[in-house]
Amino acid sequence: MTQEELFKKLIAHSKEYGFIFPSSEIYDGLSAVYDYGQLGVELKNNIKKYWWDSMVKLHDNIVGIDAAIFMHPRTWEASGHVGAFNDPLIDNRDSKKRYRADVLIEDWLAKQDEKIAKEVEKARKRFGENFDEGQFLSTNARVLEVGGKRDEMHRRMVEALTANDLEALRQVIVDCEIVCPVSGTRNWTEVRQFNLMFETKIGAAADGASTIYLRPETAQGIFVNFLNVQKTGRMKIPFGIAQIGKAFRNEIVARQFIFRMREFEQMEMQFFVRPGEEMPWYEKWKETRMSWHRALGFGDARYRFHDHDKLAHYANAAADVEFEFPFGFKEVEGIHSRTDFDLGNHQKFSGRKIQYFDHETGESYVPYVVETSIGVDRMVLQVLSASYAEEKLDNGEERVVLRIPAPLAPVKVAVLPLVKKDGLPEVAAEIIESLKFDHATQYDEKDSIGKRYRRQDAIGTPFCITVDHQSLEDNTVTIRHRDTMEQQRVAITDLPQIINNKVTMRNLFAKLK
RNA sequence: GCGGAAGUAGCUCAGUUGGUAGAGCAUUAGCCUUCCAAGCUAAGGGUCGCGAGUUCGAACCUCGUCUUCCGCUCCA
Repeated sequence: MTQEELFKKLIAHSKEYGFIFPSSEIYDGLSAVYDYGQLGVELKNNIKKYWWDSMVKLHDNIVGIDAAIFMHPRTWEASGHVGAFNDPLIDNRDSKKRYRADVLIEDWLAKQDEKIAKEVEKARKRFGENFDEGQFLSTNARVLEVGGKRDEMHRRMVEALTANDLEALRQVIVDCEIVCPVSGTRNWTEVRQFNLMFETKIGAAADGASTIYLRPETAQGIFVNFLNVQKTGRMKIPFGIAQIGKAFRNEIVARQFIFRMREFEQMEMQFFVRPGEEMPWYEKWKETRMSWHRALGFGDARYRFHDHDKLAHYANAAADVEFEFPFGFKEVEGIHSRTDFDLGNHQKFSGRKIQYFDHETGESYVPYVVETSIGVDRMVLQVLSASYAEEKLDNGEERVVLRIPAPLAPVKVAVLPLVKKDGLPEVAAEIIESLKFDHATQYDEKDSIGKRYRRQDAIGTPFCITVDHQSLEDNTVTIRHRDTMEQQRVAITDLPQIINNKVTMRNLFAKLK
């Protein structure tokens, strides 16, 4: 089976068993929006709990908040999203290809640099050891011409981008005589802005309603509450603020199932440190976060770091944790050293002093921030794609099994009477009663026992408890393990403890570094 | 947004030259009572993605539209 086939099966399986549905399906769906079903929501909640507890419960210097999705519009000016989240796009009419205008120009600039470098190389060969590069660059006519134009175009591009002047930006493309790499023509459309932030209105239109945005990231809710939390929580640097919440991005193309959605959920922790101490913390959090992923037991080889060369406007270091999905290694989490960019800008834009007085050093400063930001939906997809397996059994039959780590499984225990008579269902019902306040349970008496095991395998239930005739005599039942399909006989009274030991989150926390 | 492919029951799919829609699995009820699914009986479930058009008649032909997948493009 190819990875592509596997991915398709996973999508079908997710729908068939109630994990993930296309949104508004009865109206033909809504592009790149999905709903979580009865099992999907359990899985997702368990993932969130694993993250939340590993951050907030296990660290006495990390606390959580839940900020609103709506934020003051100025927030997004301070964060840089109003400027940087707008991509200027241009289409070539012949090839029908779309490009980012500034990227086209950047490419052209790079080509000019290459030209100059080639001239230098040629001259070096000609003059040999006597070659003076500095003099050559400042006197050679060809180099001066190319370089001069390059610098002028670069200046105009920066000007146009800063002023948000789309027409000027297009003129730069025209003047550079940039051709489409595909069609080779210069038949360009206008430059258009594509805003990745969703807009809506607050207040009645008649009263001068103002435009507000659905947050494109949850981080800003933490930054604007920095002082509130630090002061009311008596937090001392270094400390962190964690948050789980929805964010929204109007992506040009959003695809690959729930990997890239327009509405998605983030789990973010912003860790505030002394200026200058951010790099050790950045390294520490990279390690901590990687161990969190690897504790799930999907195999260390399926994870890797991708260190960013090109940094976002706020960062001085950034890395992704990538997981090997059926469609390749892709980002599931980002660890960014955000410097004092965010707090500093909020200080500037709000006019409020956002600083921390450090009693140890006696200094007041804007803290630096190390961010860990993980996509909940990508985690769901990671768990599903790593867990899905089709196995050939000894008897020649096949089974589909989701090997979801027990603490994350949507259903922990299924209780099954071997037959639905002779008082076995009644015993099963009692067992459910003893477990259901602590664990997600299911009861099933329909069809043969083997079939019921398969159904539980398909949704990833780690344990099946089977009540048989012996149970009536000695108050024991069998526990059947999903992964090995082996069974063991235990006393009914021991069940709560046995199950609890097997499904507790502690089993994951124990593997964390 | 472009190009290609696709959309028929919960799932996987069939459906002939245009003649009022089928299978397997799944579901529900009953029978059977059996520790690794697919025994027996019965039932429910589809305005064939949506909307127009052509036609006496459209799942099938034409146009539009929506959605999904693949490739490009894009991606804090």
